[in-house]
Formats: sequence, C-alpha cells, structure tokens
Amino acid sequence: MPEGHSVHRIARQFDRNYVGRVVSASSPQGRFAEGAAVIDGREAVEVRAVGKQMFLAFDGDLWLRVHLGMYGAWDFAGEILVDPTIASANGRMGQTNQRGTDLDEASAVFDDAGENSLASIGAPRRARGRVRMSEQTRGLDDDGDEWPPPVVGQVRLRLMTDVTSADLRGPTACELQTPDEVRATIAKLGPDPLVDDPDEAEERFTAVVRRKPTPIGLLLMDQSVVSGIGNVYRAELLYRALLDPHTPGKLVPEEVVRAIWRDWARLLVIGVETGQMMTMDDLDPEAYRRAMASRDDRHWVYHRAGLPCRVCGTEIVLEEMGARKLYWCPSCQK
DNA sequence: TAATTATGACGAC
DNA sequence: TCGTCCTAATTAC
Repeated sequence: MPEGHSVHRIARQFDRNYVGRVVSASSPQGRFAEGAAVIDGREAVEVRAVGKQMFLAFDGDLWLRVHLGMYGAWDFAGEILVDPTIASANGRMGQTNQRGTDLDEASAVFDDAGENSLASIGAPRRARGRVRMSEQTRGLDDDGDEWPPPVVGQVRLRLMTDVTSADLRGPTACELQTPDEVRATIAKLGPDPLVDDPDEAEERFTAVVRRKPTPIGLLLMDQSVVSGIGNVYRAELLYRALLDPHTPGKLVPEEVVRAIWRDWARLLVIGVETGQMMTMDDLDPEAYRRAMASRDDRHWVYHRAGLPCRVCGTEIVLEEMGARKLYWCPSCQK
C-alpha cells in the first residue's frame, strides 16, 4: 500500500533503468496481454509520477498508467542502476510485509556486500539485484541469479530491458493511455509537492480546504484535493498539526492549512529519500535511529490504537473515517 | 487450511 | 454506506 513517496521512488528507478532503452513487455498472468503486446519492443522515453500514479511513456505517444492501489508492488531484478536521489536500492518497491517493515528496505540483496545499505548517496552504481522475501518465507536465494528471473505469483506485467526486469503485481490500475487521457487523469488530481510549483500548489490546496465543510481527515485522503497522501500520512500529518480530524476544512485556520501543506511536502521528501514513512523526524539521533529500525517506533499515532500517546499518555483512539482506520490522540488534537 | 490484514479507489444504491 | 476488485504474508484454528 504505497503512498506518494513510493510511487516517486519507483518512477526514479524507471527513469534510471528504463528510459532511453528498448523494453520487452509481457503479461505472465495474462490479464494485460494485449497491452503488453502493444508496449513490446518500444523504447521508454519518459516517466512521470503524480500522487499515487505513475505514467511511463513509450515511443509513439503511448503511455502506461499504473496505480498500485492497496496491494500493488513492483519487483526489480537483474542489474539495477541505483538512482542517486534515493537512499536504498530495492528489489521490491511499494509493498510492505505484515510486520510493518517496508519491503523497500527489507528485500533487496546485492552480491556486492554493502551495496544494499547505500549509506552514502552519490553517483549511480550498478548492482546485481535480486529479491529476497523475509527470512521465514520461500525466497529466491537459490535462484536469484537466474535470467530472466522466474515468474513468481500473479505478475500482471513484466517489463524487461537487456539487463533489468520489473514485475508488476496487484495493481488497481494498469492500462494504456493516449497523451490526452494522461492529461485528463492528471488534471483531476490535486497538487503534488514534487510536481507542482510550491507556491501555486500551497495556494490551491489552501483555497480548496478552506472552502469545504468536509472533515479535514477526509480532505487529506481526497486525491483531488491533494495528491499522494494515504492512511498513514493522513493520521500522522493531523497529529503533527495537533488538529482534530473531524474539524471541517473551512474551520481550520488558514495558517494551519498552510502548515499542513508544507509539512506534507517535507515528509514526502523524507519518504522519497529514505523509502520509509518516517514521520517523527524531529528526534535526537539515537531515537531517530531506533525509529527508523522498526515501524513500531516510527509513528506518532498510526497503528497505535489503545497505546498511550507518546506526548500526553492518553490512549490513542481508533475510529473509521472514510472507510479507513483513523488513529488520533483526542487529547493532543483539538 | 482458512481467516485476517493492508499505506486505494470506484460504482451502485 | 456498502460491495467489489487487486495480491500475498501472517496468524488463527
């Protein structure tokens, strides 16, 4: 269940490893066979990420639109040029396992020891990558060097260059679009801090929120209001703003709305760079290291129902809002 | 082996 | 508001 940061990371991997190369496409699962046939043999020419959606262009004005939805994920394998703007090289991107570890961080193995930590961000490097599932699970450790990689599970779309493969599974949307259709899709989306002009985007977001009677907790999840925020970032942004999720948009003070926008922009940048939805960034180095190590320690309120608020000790409340689980502190958030 | 869970979004009432 | 779609890991039985 990727939120916006994952999609931007994935787009950067495609930019680094696919754009400018001829791609062979197939649909091992069969459900995107026709689309894959159209893509097959074309050169990838551009990639864009907006909110939770990625658009990959091929020559001939052909665009692939992918929305990962709840379960979608990309698995990269083979030789992977690591985008220097993201801190950890991945096999799988977009999905997390049930213990809450971002597979972004957990699943990549590189033959060259140390290559997977990518503590330093520098020039692009080349790694021989393969996917590893968590230790208990059947993994690809024994055949991780096979080329092409064996198909595991329901692969909707496989995109391959001579040296890299990317498997898409579980997307909520995977379709071909014309340039006009891409424009129309993007036009329906709210601003994305990594796409739109910062000042313009802040104005647009603020104006829309301040006009609506809808609870702010719903507005933040509305992709036509702001792009890329999902259930984790929603809960965390509202906590960081010390704001009651039920507050109608029009009753949120303008400065608070602007602060939420700027906070989202900040968290998104951190998320793209680290691959983790770190929302407790204002910590001392030791606490920060601990928070990055386990998702149990990474959030203020998300997934903490019944646990004491980290600040005031009040039990974190769990309720449904927008058919999703909303976590918040009724004491801190007014 | 079945049930549960998940970071989404859509369409039908 | 509800049902539906997409997938796989983990937990419960």
